[in-house]
Parts: sequence; structure tokens; C-alpha cells
Amino acid sequence: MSTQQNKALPKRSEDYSSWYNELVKKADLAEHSSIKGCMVIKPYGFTIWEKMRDTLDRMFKETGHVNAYFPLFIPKSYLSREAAHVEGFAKECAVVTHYRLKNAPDGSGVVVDPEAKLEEELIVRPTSETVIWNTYRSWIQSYRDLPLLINQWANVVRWEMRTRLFLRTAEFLWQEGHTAHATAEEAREETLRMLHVYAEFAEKHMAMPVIKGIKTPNERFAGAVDTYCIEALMQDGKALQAGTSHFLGQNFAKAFDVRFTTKEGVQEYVWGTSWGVSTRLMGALIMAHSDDDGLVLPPNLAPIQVVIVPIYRSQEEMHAVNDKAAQIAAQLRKAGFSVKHDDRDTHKPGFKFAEWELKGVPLRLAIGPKDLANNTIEAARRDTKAKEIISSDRVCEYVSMMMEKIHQTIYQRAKDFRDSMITCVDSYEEFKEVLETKGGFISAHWDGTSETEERIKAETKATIRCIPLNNPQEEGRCVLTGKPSTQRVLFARAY
RNA sequence: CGGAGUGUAGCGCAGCCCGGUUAGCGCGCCACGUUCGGGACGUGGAGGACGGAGGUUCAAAUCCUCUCACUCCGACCA
Repeated sequence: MSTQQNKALPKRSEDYSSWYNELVKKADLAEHSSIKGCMVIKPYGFTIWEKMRDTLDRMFKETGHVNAYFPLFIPKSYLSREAAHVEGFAKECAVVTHYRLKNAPDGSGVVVDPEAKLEEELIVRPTSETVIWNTYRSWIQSYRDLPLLINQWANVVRWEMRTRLFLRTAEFLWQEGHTAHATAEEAREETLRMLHVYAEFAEKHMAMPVIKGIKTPNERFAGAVDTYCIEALMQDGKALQAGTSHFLGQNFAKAFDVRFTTKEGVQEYVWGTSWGVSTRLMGALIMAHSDDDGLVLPPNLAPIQVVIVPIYRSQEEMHAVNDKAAQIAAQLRKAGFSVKHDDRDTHKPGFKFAEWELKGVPLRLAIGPKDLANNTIEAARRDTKAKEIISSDRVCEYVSMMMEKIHQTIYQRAKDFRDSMITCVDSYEEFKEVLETKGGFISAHWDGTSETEERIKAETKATIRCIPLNNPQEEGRCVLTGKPSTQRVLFARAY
């Protein structure tokens, strides 16, 4: 019994955050590195990220973007050009002050060479708006140079005090799109286009429903005019911002003097956008679907979509079963599925079942002597744990159908949960009550002021996650102040 | 960055309060045999000098000081 407990994960219902931490480690996604605040993304976890990256990259290219790469280091003076921007990021910047080490006089190792102090300190990018807009100045002269639609895949550093694997680490991987446009309308369209790309990615590939909305000024990106976001709900009832897209107006164009000549020959500042998603999506993916037995991965992102476990007693049975399993595996690979034929003779089937469940493989096929005799396969879904016996002749069409079905099932399950966790409240008492007992999104009237938002945050730890797009307008009174309001907004405690 | 806690074998822990044989347990690992349709069992093995540094003492995993790392709670944030 105690051996079972060592192998099992903590229960979500008992300790959600240790369930998450253990799952990330036991499923081989990532671990803490010896460097403070930084994680090692392990091969299995990185494969999932690669799939996210490849899919998003394709979607960016389909919407006309190209990739480029800008420097890791940003001169301190660049960061200070845009007042709100530097204000927002100053507190969490890693700074490079020297460029050389030397042997310590006492022979104790190496020390920073005080002679090698940089003229101007370099900031390790927390985001790249400044260095990119500084570059855009020389790339953009005419309306003919616009729009400029660029993305970069990069690492960034934000010196966080408290970190959690994938959700918040000092260094993380992301993509940041930076676009420049001739008109405000076009830039706004771009901002929303990419928001929709993110939402589509979340729903079609991560099987994670998201709410598209706009942030309040308090939650806005430092330097943006408007920040749009996709918000997801985790199983513990906390919200998670999964992606953001910013309309930058002319803020960075003015800060970096990026102007262009219009058709009419007039000099105007360029309009900008930026948008990004990060390895934080890994955290969202894990917390959206997984259960007490381990990961539940959507078929579109699973490193292994189908695992085949052979079952046998004797050596003869082993060979016969593995031959059959190898045939099935080859057939499925030919049909485009990623398949693992787990032919390790060092582990028992039950062990393999549990291990692949922990790792979230969407579909398991088991083949034993009985199946050989009957030309069947036992198929087991990870998402529902349902098993059924299928004919091995129709394995490809079965798997194909099942991949779609599993995606639909986990999406719908997450969506039903999310929808059930949006609660409308009309009094502050009810607001606090729901927050404490149920969690999730709370849809409530707000008087539109930062003061109210901040007071609610201070008193309840809930923030306004977003004002949903196409939000229905209705007369009401602010849940805190009772002042008139025209619409409900979504509050939640968030990651 | 403030509060609390933890650091002993690859992993999870006991031992510490009340210093004293050769530091112990479970899982994992290695070998052999029996097993194999839901995390097998038996037998026999290997593996640590107790996060790091300093101190007290005849003697330190155990007491003291400092330091590093991690976890949880708070403030901040993708």
C-alpha cells in the first residue's frame, strides 16, 4: 500500500499545488535547475513545447508574418525611452555591468574584473519592444515599407522572486510578435487578428477554452494603449492569462522616432502592435486537463499519440505479440500518427499502463495472445479511462476517429467546467462568498475606476481578468460602490 | 523582499529535542529464479558520511554561527 502511495501523485482535491509540482516532475516535463528561479525543460516537456511552437509558427506565417532575431541585450538607455514601459519592467530586470572575469588574487577562483566595467549597462531583455523599435526606425521610411510583420522566438528574463515550474520562472521561452502599420485601424485589426490566432490555437490544439477580452488600465501591458488577452480557467478555479496582444498606438514609434512618409508626402508616426505567448502555456495545458493519475494531453500536442503495450507470458508469445504490435505501429505511423511500441521486456504491462497514463498518452492499445487469436486489440482512452475491444483490421480509422473524439471530449469537459464556474453576482457579500467557496470567474458590475478595482484586489485578491469582447451591455450598479455601470466584467483570482 | 519550514543513497523519509558501536527504512537500482490482460514476488547484492563553511567538544547528522538552495504563505508579475 505504501509503495502505491510513493508512486501515486498527490490528489488534486487535497493539495492542488503539490499535485501540479509533482506531476510536472513525475511526467518528466521539467525540473528545478541548480540556478535560482530557472527550470530545466526535459525532453518530454520540450517536445510538447516544440509542437506548440511549430503549430503557432505555422499560424503566424499563414497570417503573413516572418521570423527574425534581435539581441538578448538591451542598452539601459533604450528601456527608459518609453516612460510607462520602463516603469513596468524596471523592478525585474537582470543587468549586465561587466564584460570580463579575472583570476582572484588569492587564488580562490575567478572574480569580476573591476577594470572591465561597461560604459553603459546592458539589460537582459524582459521583452524586446525597445530594441526592436530602435531597429525599425531605420527599416521604415515610406508607407511602402509597411506593414512590417515580424515575430521572434526567444528567451526572456524577468527576475521573479517566487517561481513555479512553467507558470513563472526567471527565464522563459516565448514568441513575441512586433508589427508596424500605417494606420491605427490596421494596427487594431492586427492586434485582434493575433488574439484570434491565440484563441484558435488554445481551442483547436490545446483543447482549452478561453475567453477573449480586453484588460483594464491596471492590468495593461506597460507601454500599450490597449491590451487584449485570452483567459483560461484552471481546475482549481483560478484564472490564467494564456496570451496577450497589445495595441501600442504610436507610443513606441514616438519614443524611438519611427516615422514614415504617407502617399500624400506627410511624415507620420507608425502604429504598432506586439503579442506573445510563452512556456506558461505548458502550465495551462497541464492544469486544464490532467487528473490524479497524471497528464491528459490533447492529441494534437501529445509527443506520443498512441502507445502499444504487448502482453505475453512465454518467449514464443512475446515474439508473436511483438510482431503484431510492430505491424500495427508501422501501419499507424504510415497514417501519420506518432506511435510508441513499448516492447521493453523489463517491465510488466500494468507498470507500463500506469506510466503512460502518467505521461498523458491519449490512446493505449494492448495486444495479447487472446487478441492474436481473435484479431482484436484492446483500446483504452486516457481521457475517460474507457476500454473497448476493436478489430485490428480497422485500427487506423479507429485511431483517427479517437484522436478527434478525445480532443472533443477534453475540450467539452474543460468548457463545461469553465462555463459552470462563471458566476453572476450582484452584491459584494455574494462576490466574496462565491470567491471563497466556489472560485472561478465572477461576473459583476464595476464602476470603471482603478480605485475600485484596487480595493477589491486588496480585500479579496481577485482582479479583473478582462472585459470580454462583445460584452453584453446592461444597466447595473457596481458591486462595491453601487455606482452606475453599463456592463459586467470578469473577476477571478489568478496565476 | 518579509514570515514559516525543509535540506540525510537516484527518489521519498526516520534519526536531531536528551551528542557516543559500522547512520537506518521504503521505493528504485544490479544478479538469479518464478512471474507477465492494471504499478509482481522471493533470495542475494551495490549505493550515502548527513546541503556548504566555520565553531564548541575527548567525540557532531545531532549543539552554536554564518551561508546556499528549495518548498509553502504574503507583496510583484506572462
